[in-house]
Amino acid sequence: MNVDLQLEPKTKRAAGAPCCEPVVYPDVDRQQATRLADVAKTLGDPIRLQLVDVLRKHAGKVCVCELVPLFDVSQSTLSHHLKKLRDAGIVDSERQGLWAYYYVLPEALDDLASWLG
Amino acid sequence: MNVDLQLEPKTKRAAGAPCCEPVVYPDVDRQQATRLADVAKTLGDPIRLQLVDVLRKHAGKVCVCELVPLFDVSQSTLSHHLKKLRDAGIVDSERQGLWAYYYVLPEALDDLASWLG
DNA sequence: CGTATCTAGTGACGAAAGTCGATGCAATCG
DNA sequence: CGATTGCATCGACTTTCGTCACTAGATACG
Repeated sequence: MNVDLQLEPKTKRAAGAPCCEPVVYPDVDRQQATRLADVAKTLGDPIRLQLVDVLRKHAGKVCVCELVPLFDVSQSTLSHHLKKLRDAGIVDSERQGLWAYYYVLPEALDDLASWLG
Repeated sequence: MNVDLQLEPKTKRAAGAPCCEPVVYPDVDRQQATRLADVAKTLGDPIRLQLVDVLRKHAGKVCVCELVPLFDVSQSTLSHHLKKLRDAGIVDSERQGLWAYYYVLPEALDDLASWLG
């Protein structure tokens, strides 16, 4: 985790006092920040967060038809949320006949978790 | 962290096979999920995530005038992001004369971090 | 084969978010 | 006092998001 953003030495006006004493810099670069923010953003919806919670706590793979009645949204909306989680690499799915089973990808949240400390 | 969502025993149609064997339930209730999702959502923007990163790694309080040149957005946009972080309870600010100093609230991210495990 | 079931995708729509320029407001300096 | 500086807020705009009803595909059943 190292720096990317530039740190322009500030042009302090002659008139006033110096603006700030310490010089600061970010510790994650833009790419990392974008990746972490992407995961965070995907978790930034209560339904999706609860979906991940359910899937994580339940060790195995869970059928969509089990998930739908847990939330007060339509089936298509839930499918949409599951797709977002898939696109973010947080969960994956598997079809078995007529049903689809979802599960959390093991290390998907590790980076964000370790950044949060 | 305990349950809130109801778990309707599914009405399995007589014709097909039983949909899913295990019965699942969420482990965080809606309120908690909403709170956690709110923090996650606020971190779900690369600029805000980097802002928090800067403020966390820098132990003390950082002046806005130090933060602005680190990002490729206007001052008003950055101020907007800082307000979002304030509203989410992640950072707070302090005015000293003409300048504003921002800092991360110590335990703001703890809940999300521990949920992420 | 026809029908029923489960899930994903589409299109539409209102709500919210991110961005900027302009403006307002305090505090500071001359 | 008047001018300047640092930051917040406002208004407008575009893009993204969450939601639903509807439809399409695939699979299973009879």
